[in-house]
Amino acid sequence: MKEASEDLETRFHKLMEKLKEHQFRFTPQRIAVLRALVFSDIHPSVEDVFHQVREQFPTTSIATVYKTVALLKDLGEILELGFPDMSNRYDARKPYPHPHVICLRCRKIIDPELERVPELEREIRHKTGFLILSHRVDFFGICPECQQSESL
Amino acid sequence: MKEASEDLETRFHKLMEKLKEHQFRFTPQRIAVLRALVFSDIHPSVEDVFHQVREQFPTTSIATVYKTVALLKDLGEILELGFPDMSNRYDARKPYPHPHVICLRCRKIIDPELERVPELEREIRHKTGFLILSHRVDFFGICPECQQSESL
DNA sequence: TCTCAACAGAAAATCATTATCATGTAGAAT
DNA sequence: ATTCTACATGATAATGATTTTCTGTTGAGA
Ligand SMILES: [Mn+2]
Ligand SMILES: [Mn+2]
Ligand SMILES: [Zn+2]
Ligand SMILES: [Zn+2]
Repeated sequence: MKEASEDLETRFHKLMEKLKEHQFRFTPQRIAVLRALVFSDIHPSVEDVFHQVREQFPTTSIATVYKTVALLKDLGEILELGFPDMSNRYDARKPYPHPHVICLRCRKIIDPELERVPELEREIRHKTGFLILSHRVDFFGICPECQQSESL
Repeated sequence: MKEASEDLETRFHKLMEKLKEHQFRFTPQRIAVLRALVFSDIHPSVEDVFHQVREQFPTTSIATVYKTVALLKDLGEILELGFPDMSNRYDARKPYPHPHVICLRCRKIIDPELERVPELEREIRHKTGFLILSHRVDFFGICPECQQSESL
């Protein structure tokens, strides 16, 4: 896992490139939002990013964070995970659909390695005739850490 | 598929039973909401149910529909499908987690027959150590009907 | 340095959902 | 059938995450 943080730098620069391509400006706040999004490993909420950015730029408005996230959504460079009972969470590292595992206790969200989703998609296509464009595969439960602390 | 509508009657009466067990009252509005929920085949929104119920009881408030849906949620007799960009949809026929296929054009939601989800869950358990309690498996795309009308 | 469209920040608007509360009524007791 | 009352309805207000609006500011090209 030595290369993980290098990958994050790469990803960050990919996003900067994308902004340049589309002639969006590089403001300090925008760059800080990108950094916070890419370098967070918790699938952060807008609020999470907001707090992170505020440490460096205390006058930042939460609207600015929302706007940058919307921008990335338009560019297809961020995956939005909406929930009925909590605020949206974001994955700017992997903007394409992929499965998630969510701890109901500590709200941690992780990316599991799963090979079976494409098969599932093929099965759906075959059985329903739908043209499938994206998906959302989430499992909810209790993470190993929370299972420990629960059994006290 | 002859028995499908009979199953719906059965399901409806199951819900009525459940209300009786828990000593909730049988009001005309509440019964109409149950009917609308069970007999709709589109995974209706609260608004959908509201309009349906209004045809029979024009003074019904949308708050009443929300409250009955909340009641069924508490009883574990309805499945809530939340979306970030549209209002919640409900399945009162199958209150347990199951996969869905959603048309992005006409917003139709169907229940596909899939066998692979339990395997997926086992894979998750094994790879992450999570205790899995529920899931959400949605595929988004274009239904066969909308594919037809799109290619004009 | 100058210019100006794009941006940041503050505040208001939106919208689905939930909460509040006065009035009405289901259903049990009389 | 009548009465009683706890629960339900319906109208309205509150909520909270997100979006929009507006005004002053600024990134970046000329
Ligand atoms: Mn992810
Ligand atoms: Mn369903
Ligand atoms: Zn946990
Ligand atoms: Zn369709």
